[in-house]
Amino acid sequence: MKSQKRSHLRLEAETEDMLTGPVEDYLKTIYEIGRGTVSVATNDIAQRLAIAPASVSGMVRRLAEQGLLSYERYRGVTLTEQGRRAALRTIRRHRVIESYLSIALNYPWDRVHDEAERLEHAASDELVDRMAEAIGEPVVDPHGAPIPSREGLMDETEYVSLGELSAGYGARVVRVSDDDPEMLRYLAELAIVPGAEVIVISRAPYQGPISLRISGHLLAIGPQLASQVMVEPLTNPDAPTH
Amino acid sequence: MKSQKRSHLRLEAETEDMLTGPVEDYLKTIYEIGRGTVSVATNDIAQRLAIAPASVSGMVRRLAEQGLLSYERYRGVTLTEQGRRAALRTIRRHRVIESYLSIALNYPWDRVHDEAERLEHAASDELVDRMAEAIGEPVVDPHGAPIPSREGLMDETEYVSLGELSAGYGARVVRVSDDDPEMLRYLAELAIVPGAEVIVISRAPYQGPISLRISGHLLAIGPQLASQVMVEPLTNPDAPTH
DNA sequence: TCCTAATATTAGGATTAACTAACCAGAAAT
DNA sequence: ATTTCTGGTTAGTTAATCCTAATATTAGGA
Repeated sequence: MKSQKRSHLRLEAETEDMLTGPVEDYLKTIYEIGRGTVSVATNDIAQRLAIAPASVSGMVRRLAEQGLLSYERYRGVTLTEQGRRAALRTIRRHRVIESYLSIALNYPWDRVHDEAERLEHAASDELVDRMAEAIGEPVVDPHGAPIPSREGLMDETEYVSLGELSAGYGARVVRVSDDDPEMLRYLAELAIVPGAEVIVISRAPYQGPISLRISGHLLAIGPQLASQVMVEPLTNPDAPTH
Repeated sequence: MKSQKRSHLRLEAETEDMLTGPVEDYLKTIYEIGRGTVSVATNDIAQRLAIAPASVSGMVRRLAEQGLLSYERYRGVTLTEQGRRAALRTIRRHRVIESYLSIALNYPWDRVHDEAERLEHAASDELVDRMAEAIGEPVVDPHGAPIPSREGLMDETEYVSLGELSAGYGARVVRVSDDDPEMLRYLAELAIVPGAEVIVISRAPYQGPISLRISGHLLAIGPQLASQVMVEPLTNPDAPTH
């Protein structure tokens, strides 16, 4: 009598509070740019999502109508509490999935981001919670980004980048930018991964290289790369600089 | 210089042979109805996908243009070799994901179908292959459906349903219909799961109940339910019927 | 204050994938 | 052979999400 009549439901909004993939991407991006509170420029959203600015204008108008964000033309957007919650749910999914792929399936760390980017819109909360449980409820993803709790709370601690650290100071890498596979492979090669301890030996002026000591080795990286590496300065500058 | 410019790629067709979620659903459904070879009626597709027949006409015309199936108006559709391959890829994803959820994450068997239905369009082949490897390359999913190989080959053995089995015969359950959670919970309660051995004690006429012995217990099910249970008759009818 | 550059928006269009309503084809039954 | 019924199709919309091109707004500098 029923056999085949169910469940070929599309991935799109069915019930009131079900969001489409694109909508989740907008909210997530807005949260990540504005840390959930600051007003965000539509052009910045467009750049991050790699779409035309005009497309963003149209979308944010609709999202404002749905109460997910507040929007005044030419003035940028701010997430509402509802939008914030939706954004954090998506961010949690993304980061739990990244962690799970990396830990449980040994997925290469430079590719977990792209895979999670697609799965985050398809995985149910239940699945994500099971994944988190299976790998011991991690609090950060493989790139060091904090994972929001089931209740939607996330550690918002801000860190300085390796590019801002003065010569002579030591620091622990807490987080690296996660979306460029090539860069991630390079960083892994250099052992610049969350948890690693580095000491800044010297900083050449005029965008010059930054020399580091990391686990005994000496190496130099450009300021552009250094700016992608967030660190926690060590209180004790055990700096045997030279 | 790059930081945020990548990877917010939409889930839709980017490269030539990348298929959208709906397209994958059509191909999968057409394969499942026609076993990959038989011509399939558009209305049957519509019913399985729970969409209007008119929608199917439009879609199959486009799929025919893309070379995924051949279509003559009023004559039904048949998958091309290309369409067949795409369908089997999707079916493999679905069934590997179901198996993985069930085995690795202890996901309840009545809910793996719905979860896989969404994930199958988002998971990469690489992820699916890793999942399959992680759980020991299963050849059937939790409901007993055969899993196509990486190369796109699937066991097409046909079985009879429990409803077709004569009184006195024993059989091994090989497969149950997978998409009705409530029915699956009921079947699990009755221990009618792939691998179980049943003996048909009697069959009442006029759509009457079918009495079974299964692992010592006696029970009766309706013919509608029995038709959803595929079995492999045991060569030795060890039927101590009475 | 006024102009210009940077930023943001509207206008108009495409695409995908669904819908309803109305019309057509072919097989079975008179 | 004509009617009828089922199944299948076209026609015309709608909604979401993107686009390009043209226009508007704001803010900073002369």
